Amino acid sequence: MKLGEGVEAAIHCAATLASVEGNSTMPGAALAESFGLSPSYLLKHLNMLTAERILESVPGPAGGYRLARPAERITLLDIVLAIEGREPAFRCGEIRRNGPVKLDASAYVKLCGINAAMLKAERAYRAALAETRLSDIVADYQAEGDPRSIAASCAFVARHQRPQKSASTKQV
Amino acid sequence: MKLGEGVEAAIHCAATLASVEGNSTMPGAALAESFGLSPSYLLKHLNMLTAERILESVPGPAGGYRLARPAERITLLDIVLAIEGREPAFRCGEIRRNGPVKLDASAYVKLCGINAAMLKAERAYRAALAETRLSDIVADYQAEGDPRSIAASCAFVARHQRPQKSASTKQV
DNA sequence: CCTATTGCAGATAAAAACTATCCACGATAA
DNA sequence: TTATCGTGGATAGTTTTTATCTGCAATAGG
Repeated sequence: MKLGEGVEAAIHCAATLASVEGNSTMPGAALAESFGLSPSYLLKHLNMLTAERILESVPGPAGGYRLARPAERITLLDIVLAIEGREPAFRCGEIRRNGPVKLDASAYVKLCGINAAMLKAERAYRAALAETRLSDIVADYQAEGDPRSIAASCAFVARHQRPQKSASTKQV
Repeated sequence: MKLGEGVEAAIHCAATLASVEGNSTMPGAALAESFGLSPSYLLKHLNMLTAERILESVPGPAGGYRLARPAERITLLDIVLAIEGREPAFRCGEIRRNGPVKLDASAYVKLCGINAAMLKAERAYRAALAETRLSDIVADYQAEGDPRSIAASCAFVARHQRPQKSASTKQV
């Protein structure tokens, strides 16, 4: 069981974007620089977040990314599912049917008990992720992070965020 | 986030071994046949279970595998950790330190909040897995499984299990 | 003692997933 | 018009997973 590195990048970027003011944006290149990540590859992950309506993107100069909704309404589960996909970690291959004794499909109408137990555990995992909002992450960092780190982050955001003309309201 | 197929195989095999009588064993080849799996590859997984003291192996003819302790004291977490390893799914790369602004290591003594939240979720996952014992899986199957399937399983176990001479008590 | 069966370790390799880079394209602010 | 930015596709290197095979050690039964 393993999560891709993109999850870490995506959460950090989303947390950074939570600090940009109003409807301002921040370029993907700045986010990559902020965490020492490969810009080309990070864009792929930011794209997934955009596709899942977690981020919004603005093209052109002065463009970039911003949160598609307030950080209070974005959970870690939203981000993890956007990056890793919605499939459960345990995918039952129904190997109970593959044995030498072939039974009718009607013998397997009930969900495999092993699958049920694994899915139950994953529901607990996702529930815990859904309990943590992006705003919690940011608030915790602002409250307990090292002052030097916070100052550096604020300076970085102030330097790279770009105000937008159009309204921040999103039409779908 | 993805679990290897070996987890499914390992749990099914462990559940099957829970049905062998006393200190009898069942060969790995029989277990592979029972679920239509590649024998060579399944042995790798059974070996991991043996290394983690979940199974015991007996060499020689009439040898094979058996549970190292009662099914009541084997949880799904034991098996998942044996196959997938003990590392958490989310591995913090500390990318917060990789930005253009280099700070002293003392600025990062506190655990990254994102890491903390992800680890908390994984604890919930593992707690749910630890709640399910192998005996629960077997009991549920015996109670609610299809009668034809249960009969086939029992016949298969009866055909392939092999009684042992030595005592089942294990000395470490 | 001999043989057949079984688990074990290592080498090997095919397949899939993950990570990473590059380029052509459309959008747009200045 | 130009420079900046996001988008999508193509490509490729690396790692992980899955799978197979071979030789070796252990041992039950004759």
